Amino acid sequence: MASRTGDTREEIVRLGMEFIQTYGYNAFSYADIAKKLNIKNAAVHYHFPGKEDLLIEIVGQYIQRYHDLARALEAPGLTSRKRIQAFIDRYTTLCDQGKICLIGSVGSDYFTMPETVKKKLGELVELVLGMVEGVLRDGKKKGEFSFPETPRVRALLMMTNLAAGVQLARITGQKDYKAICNSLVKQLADT
Amino acid sequence: MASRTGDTREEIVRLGMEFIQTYGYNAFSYADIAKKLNIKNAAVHYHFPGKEDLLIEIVGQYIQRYHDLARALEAPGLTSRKRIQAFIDRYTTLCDQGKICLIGSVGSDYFTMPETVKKKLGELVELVLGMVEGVLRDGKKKGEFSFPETPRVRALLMMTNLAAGVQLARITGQKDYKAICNSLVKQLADT
DNA sequence: GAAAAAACTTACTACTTAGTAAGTTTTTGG
DNA sequence: CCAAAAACTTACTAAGTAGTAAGTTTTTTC
Repeated sequence: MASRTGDTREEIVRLGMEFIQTYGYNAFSYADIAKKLNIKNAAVHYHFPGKEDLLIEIVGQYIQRYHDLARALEAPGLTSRKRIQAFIDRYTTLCDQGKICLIGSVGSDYFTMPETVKKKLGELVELVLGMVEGVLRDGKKKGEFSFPETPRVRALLMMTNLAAGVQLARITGQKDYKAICNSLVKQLADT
Repeated sequence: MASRTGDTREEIVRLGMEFIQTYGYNAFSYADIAKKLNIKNAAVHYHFPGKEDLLIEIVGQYIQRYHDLARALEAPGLTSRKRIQAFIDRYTTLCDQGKICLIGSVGSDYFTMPETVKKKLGELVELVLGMVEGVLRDGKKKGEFSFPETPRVRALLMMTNLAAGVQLARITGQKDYKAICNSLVKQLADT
């Protein structure tokens, strides 16, 4: 009865991620997923016995996406500016969809998360921070960027600006988010 | 049977705020509050018929606290640096308690919130941003601060750094949060 | 095309959720 | 000290939650 195209399993993960980034982890149920996919509750449990299993898979796929992005950014011929813009664009896409960063979403419910998920979230954060840090360090070395902080701290600042920026955009609208993005780019400018 | 000291009503609000900032809005129940106060479920409903009513009161009191802070910062004899530090200190206190900013917490579950709460959240954000913006503008005028952005954008940047900073601290520890704080202060330095 | 494995549905459990109606205790004010 | 208002408790509902066991359909594989 479900959509014949593709994998039900993948659809569950896709929807789960969408729900987490839209409503939060503790605000969606297996029933919500089942309803949207026109399958029964138990079918979701067949693929992911517990909500914890689903969450682990979601975070895992999110990590995979960032690995892919990190890989893509290693391509030669890209300026550091374009590399950092690709990172910012990820958040802008989220913002346009009314979603928020997975890290920010799960960060709010962090203490309700199982230990296995907490560990994977640590992995995810280090991956993202490391990626941005690398781009910033490289850009600074090449004289494309100029900033007073260490690349690590600059990465922290950018990431927190973007993560909270998309959350804030829900409340105050996108104008403030855009202002943040513009400022972030300017701050890196080689003056 | 409940604590004889003070108001049950106030205790409910206090606990509700604590739960929201620790576990998230959709991760605590009236039963959790009742249990901690040694009262029955229905007693909580007596003071706040619905969860929405409680949430409105919580956000209202949070707004009041920021009004009080804004008032306190108007006292003469305070340097702009001390004023902005008082703002940062609020977040540091949260961070030390493992809590996160109410705005950040509710931002994750934003689309599950009733309209009345969304409106009050807009109020809260404008209040906080306006307060920080005022301090920054004043400090710049007096030559205490030096930054290239408008005070509004600088306020946005600081607030998002702090809000996401305390969330991140749950995952990566307080070291990164401290680095953010240090950097924020330095960025305002009159070089 | 039959056996076997995968992907489901049906039908259920045990628990938690917000919320309410009616009665009881406690506090307060005249 | 007594009436009335406030602050509860008891006992319940209706709906939603994650999760499971057993049976059915669909798909794959040989």
